Amino acid sequence: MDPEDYVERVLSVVERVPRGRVTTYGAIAEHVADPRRRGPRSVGRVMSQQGGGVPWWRVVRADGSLPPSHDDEARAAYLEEGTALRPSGRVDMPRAFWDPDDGTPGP
DNA sequence: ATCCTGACGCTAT
DNA sequence: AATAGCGCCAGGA
Repeated sequence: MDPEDYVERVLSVVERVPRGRVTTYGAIAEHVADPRRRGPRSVGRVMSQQGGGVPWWRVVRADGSLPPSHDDEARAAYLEEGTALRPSGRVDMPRAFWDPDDGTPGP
């Protein structure tokens, strides 16, 4: 599989995340399930370098922590689209988490 | 090949 | 809640 395809798959998953919901690096990694590039860190790298064209704020860490280096913009986006937040400022994962596999049923 | 780095994840303090 | 340690994998020097 070409590296380019991997990037496109990751980005396409992010684009499917519904408004007001979020998913995680780990969930994307599992959904893509590339035999060569495994792990959430690879997804994180893709987002850092080419996540500018997709709703990157809908991708958070597993515990609901906001995406680093852009947490202010992310928070503004959450308020704007009504994403469930906790008093702590993190995303309310039980309510806002969106699993890529639930939204994209396979063959 | 080796070393360092990092938009991760999990467990233990 | 915040920090630290370890495992993990890919990239760049």
